[in-house]
Amino acid sequence: MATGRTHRTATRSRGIPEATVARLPLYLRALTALSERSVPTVSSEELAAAAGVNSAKLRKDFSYLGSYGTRGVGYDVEYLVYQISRELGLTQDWPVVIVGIGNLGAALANYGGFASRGFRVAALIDADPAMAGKPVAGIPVQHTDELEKIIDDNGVSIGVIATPAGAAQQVCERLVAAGVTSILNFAPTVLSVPDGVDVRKVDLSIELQILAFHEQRKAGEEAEAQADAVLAAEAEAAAAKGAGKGPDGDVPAVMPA
Amino acid sequence: MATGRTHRTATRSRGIPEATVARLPLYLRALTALSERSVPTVSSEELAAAAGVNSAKLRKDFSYLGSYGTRGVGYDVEYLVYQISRELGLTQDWPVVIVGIGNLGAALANYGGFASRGFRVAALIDADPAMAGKPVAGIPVQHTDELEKIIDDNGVSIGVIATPAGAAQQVCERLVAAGVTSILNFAPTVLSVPDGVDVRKVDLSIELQILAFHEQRKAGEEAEAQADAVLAAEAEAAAAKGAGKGPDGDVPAVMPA
DNA sequence: ATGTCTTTGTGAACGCGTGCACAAAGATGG
DNA sequence: CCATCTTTGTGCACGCGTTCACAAAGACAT
Repeated sequence: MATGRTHRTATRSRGIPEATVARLPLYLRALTALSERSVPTVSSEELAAAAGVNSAKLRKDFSYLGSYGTRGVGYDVEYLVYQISRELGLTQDWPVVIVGIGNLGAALANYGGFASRGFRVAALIDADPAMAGKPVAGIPVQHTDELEKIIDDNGVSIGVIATPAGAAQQVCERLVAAGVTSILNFAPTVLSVPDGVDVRKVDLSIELQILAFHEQRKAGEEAEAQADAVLAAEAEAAAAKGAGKGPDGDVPAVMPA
Repeated sequence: MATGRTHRTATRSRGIPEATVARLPLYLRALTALSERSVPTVSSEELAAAAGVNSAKLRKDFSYLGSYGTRGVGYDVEYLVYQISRELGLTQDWPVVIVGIGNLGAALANYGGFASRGFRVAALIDADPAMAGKPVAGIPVQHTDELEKIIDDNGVSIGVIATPAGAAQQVCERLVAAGVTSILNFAPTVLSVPDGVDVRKVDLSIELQILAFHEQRKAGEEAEAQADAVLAAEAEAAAAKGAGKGPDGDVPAVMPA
């Protein structure tokens, strides 16, 4: 990850741990919901439950931002919403471009969660000339040729890549060359970028594969825990059918030549 | 999740670290690409570069699976593809259902990365009666009423939730009650599930918010003083705007410099 | 004021993940 | 068969993140 190689890290004295930063949006979402219900204050215990984390972790996370709570009472919801928004940089407007307006790109363009959090879709870009001018989510798609001009004109520093894997690296390089320094990558490829550029990736199939691993493990444990003859038979049948795991190592399908 | 009892048997049979599991799909993708180029063997250094990780980390990851490499040579690509696929449970077929066929759900249904890795979209489910029967990605959408029957008939254990936030928890509960034990959640909500059910979440706006944080760090160094001045004014406005403050009343309007 | 009660903020211990560095293993060449 | 060279597999140390547990801080009642 690019963060690992950060030269002269923490340009700021107060370094907020990466894990904490990743949770701040979670807290913000829970707090926004409370704010809409006009809840004035919330305890770390309540907020932690709403955000799905441990309360001690939440308190420690907030401690990195400062002492914004009141002992014996909790946290002021409105105030905390503001503080976290400020810390995340959401009090300013972030123009973003989405490159690759396929199914996913269109879904992203229509996604309401962006606009509500200070992100503004400045442009949609696609390589297909047939797409040019066609409105998606009320925004006309522009051709890739315009990429550099769009970035420059709108002062875009955040780009979203939703192209096929084959085009991602090239698009990435053009974005970076044009001035983009943060990239959200949906293409199933490892992007290589120069220092100073942040990349976050979202790979849909990877998430499913991780789930499949745990699912397989659960099935195996279940059969193992209940030493039931029927379940054991099913497990063997499944193993034989799909080359699953046996009692020990399995027979390799292909051996080194 | 509120319960917090996530890990049942952290290291049971063969304790593969969670971090390693999360990287296996990455290796698999790189290996598949090599396989398609008919590359017979690959060194840890090369593969690590292709996967975007450290070579020592990769070797340690593989060591959890067993000793599949040959010293002085590297790893047999085909053999490793099979071993990782088996470990991830991708040698068997995983029927999945997608609930919520909006823009995102449709994009997921069309996503090619699923089918190519052993995942089969068994059904698309939506609450809108107008959607029923309409084909998306060649699969007719079915109404939510059929949810339990679909899960049962197809032996589905993995569900994808792409509904609006408000409907997610309810859908989740129905999925779990019907037998689903792994959920990939795209709705911006914290799902609470019973023990034994795995949930992975993908929140598009959270990723952007994390990028915005780093972007602000990068860009906000020289303009820091000016920004702070503006933000301080906004802080007062925000504090004054707070309506129902309750009995406690006073809220600190400015944070310590 | 004073005591009690609630909740924050944090010091400290612990566990996990990462990266270094190197010995062991095996291929390769003479 | 031996020497050399390449690359794996891993012991070890370190740093980050998580969790516990508790003292300090403040609200609230009397």
